[in-house]
Amino acid sequence: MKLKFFLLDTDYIIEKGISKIRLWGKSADGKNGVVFFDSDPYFYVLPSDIKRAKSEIERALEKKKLRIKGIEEVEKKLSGELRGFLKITCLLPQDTQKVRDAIKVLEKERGGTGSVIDEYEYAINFYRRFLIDKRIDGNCWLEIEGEKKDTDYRVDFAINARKINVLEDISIPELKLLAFDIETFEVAGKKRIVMASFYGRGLKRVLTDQKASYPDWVDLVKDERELLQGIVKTFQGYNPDIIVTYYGDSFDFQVLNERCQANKVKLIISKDKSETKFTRRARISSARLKGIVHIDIFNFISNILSPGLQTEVLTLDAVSSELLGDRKIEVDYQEMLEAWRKGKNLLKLAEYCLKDAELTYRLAELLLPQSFEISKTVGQICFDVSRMTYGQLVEWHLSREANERGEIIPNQPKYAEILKRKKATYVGGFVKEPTAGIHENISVLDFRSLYPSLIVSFNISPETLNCDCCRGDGYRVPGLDYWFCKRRQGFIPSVIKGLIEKRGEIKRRLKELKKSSLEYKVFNNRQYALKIIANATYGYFGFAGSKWYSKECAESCTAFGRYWIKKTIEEAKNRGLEVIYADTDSLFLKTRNKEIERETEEFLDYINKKFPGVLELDLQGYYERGIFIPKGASKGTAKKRYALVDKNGELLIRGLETVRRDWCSLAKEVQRKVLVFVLKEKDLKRAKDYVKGVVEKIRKKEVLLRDLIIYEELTKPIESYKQIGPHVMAAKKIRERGGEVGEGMLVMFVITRGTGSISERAEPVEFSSLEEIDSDYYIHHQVLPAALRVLQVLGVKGEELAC
DNA sequence: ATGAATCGGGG
DNA sequence: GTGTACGATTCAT
Repeated sequence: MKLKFFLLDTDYIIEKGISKIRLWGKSADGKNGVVFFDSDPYFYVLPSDIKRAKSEIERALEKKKLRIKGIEEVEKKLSGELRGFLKITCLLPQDTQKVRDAIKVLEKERGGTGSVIDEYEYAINFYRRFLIDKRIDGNCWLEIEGEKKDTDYRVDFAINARKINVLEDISIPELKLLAFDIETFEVAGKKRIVMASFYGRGLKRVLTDQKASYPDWVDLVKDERELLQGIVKTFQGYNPDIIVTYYGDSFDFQVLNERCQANKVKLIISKDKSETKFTRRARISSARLKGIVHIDIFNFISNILSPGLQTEVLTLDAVSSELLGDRKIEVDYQEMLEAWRKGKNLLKLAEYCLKDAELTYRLAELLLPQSFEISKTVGQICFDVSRMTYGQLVEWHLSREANERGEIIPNQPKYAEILKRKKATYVGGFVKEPTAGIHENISVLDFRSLYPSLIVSFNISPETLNCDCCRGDGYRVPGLDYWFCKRRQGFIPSVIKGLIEKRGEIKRRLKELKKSSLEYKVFNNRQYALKIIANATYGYFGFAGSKWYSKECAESCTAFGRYWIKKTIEEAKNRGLEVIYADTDSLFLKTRNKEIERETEEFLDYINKKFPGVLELDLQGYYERGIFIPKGASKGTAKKRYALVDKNGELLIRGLETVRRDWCSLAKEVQRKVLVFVLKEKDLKRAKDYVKGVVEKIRKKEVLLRDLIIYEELTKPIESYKQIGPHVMAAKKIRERGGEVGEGMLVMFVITRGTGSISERAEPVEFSSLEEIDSDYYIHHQVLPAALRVLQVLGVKGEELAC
């Protein structure tokens, strides 16, 4: 039989000693299914003497009693050079590492005969390698040929495939999304789930076991065990294709799993009826449900979107407010706890819980299409892609491109090598520190994809670096003793050129499409995916864990970049424009007269004619006023700090917001208001008076204790702290007074008067009062630093505000 | 200054 | 072992 099949998820199993890839997805008529495909794991060996290597490998494997499927001679490119390799085909995915271990001892450095030089691609995950080999574009339509198979899975069909083809169809079928969220409280020192919410098309439900009168979208159950059973049943009953959470990898599913174990409830949601798996990837484990894609949208936001967001904290509230223009329901954490304990106001808690699921759902609706297009560019499934960092996206994209070009994928560096690389530094982009203070009539310009353009224009790639053929006439790197080949295109430039060309083609098509059409949205997401991968590739040259690491390439990129931005600054100055601030690929300009728009446009016309082909300066926007804070202005980081306000009065704040939770809310409020007074109302005096007023109020204790609370989490057991910070000290005090403290607890504390370090004076908020608080601490360590971060550049001194 | 320790997102 | 992060910030020496 033949079937059109949309791929959602991939994994593998071993059945009767045979490795099988499992493809989970949907048929064109909306049925859920699974496809099995036999596949063999393999890797490559680079021999010095191919015949001798082959016989020595066979002997070595025999000695270790390791069985393999076969050895064959193949030709592959290593750094652009065609070489003879041995392809070792194994029986099971876990064998590749074992077989490789038995072979590596033949290398000379490891005391062998030297018939083997190195091994490659032995650590590539089995199903990901399958996707690369089959040229499958992550989430895409496939044509499956095969016959029916019997399984006990919760699916509509199962197929044993003989043939799999990728189809050219950009559509995405209707997918059932279900957002999920839980609320937990510590009851008698133990964390338990008190509420759960689901949000999907046709399903808006909250489950809880605390009695109250609820509307009909709340299901009341008997106890936590029934609540957990209800959660599992709801998942199974709704049968979603995709489950979305916000931070579910590290919180919701972790807690759900713990509570299910404690209550002896089986957490079986997946389609093969296996329990929810937590696969550790680096620090966090991801919660994986076989056959159902769990997307923790926080990962995608944190890894991919965060640099482009205004907010510096990635709370669901801040992210939703920026991306959706909607916010969480405002509930004070302590109020919520009270509500639960007393069984009062529970409707608000239920609404809060459902709203979280709704926001998560809407974020997913907005962001999943982007993640799907990244999947197609990178060639991996969205479960993985949605959790990848930029470096990993680039790596998988390059791996797939290398495979297509018959290039061997280089090995990951060893740990010692990574440490060495981390020590190696090179000069970064050019930064012209901002002229401190307020500026008016500003235009912001940036180079369109600066580094990708430079990589293609100057053929920057590890194997084109200092080539023999262009000694003396290659592309010279300004200020460095390097050159790049002019005769044959390098691997990285050829990959990036492909991305740029594809993006150009899509952008042309976009012009012919209606903005509201589905096609427009799909293509727009795709051009965005191509752009972010192209832009991130430069960083991958200099990333310590990179498979295509080249410090020389990375520093050549920045050297070319510095050369061109400096030249641009010169030209701007020559034309009477003032450069307030420049960083790597962006410039902030102003003029003496008010005609910034006309002058900027003329400048752009002029300068773009002077640049070599692909390099182009773009207008990012015009702003009425802006405040710039140079690096040394106040103690703090090297981060860029500025705030701009446009004609419509919209504030754009970068690097300034002290919205982190280790600042009390009063300090956050003060900084925001100061910015508004200074930038929007142009009233420095009012800003100063306002801060003075707040300082006075703190002295007179006319503020609310809740605005002084600092929140910090105990991220590990309290005994294991070497450095006793304020939150650790406060937690210890809670325990001394008979309270329960544990890992993962959010400690709420204030700083009180007295002697000793700040840590020693940290008091849990429940044991403290406004009377005891240390006004000086709140004035000098919270409110003034937050205000001065802005006001200092306007010549305001701390003493002026608090005398 | 430099290096070690800690935190984030969730509740 | 189906990838043990990473970058910013603060504390301790």
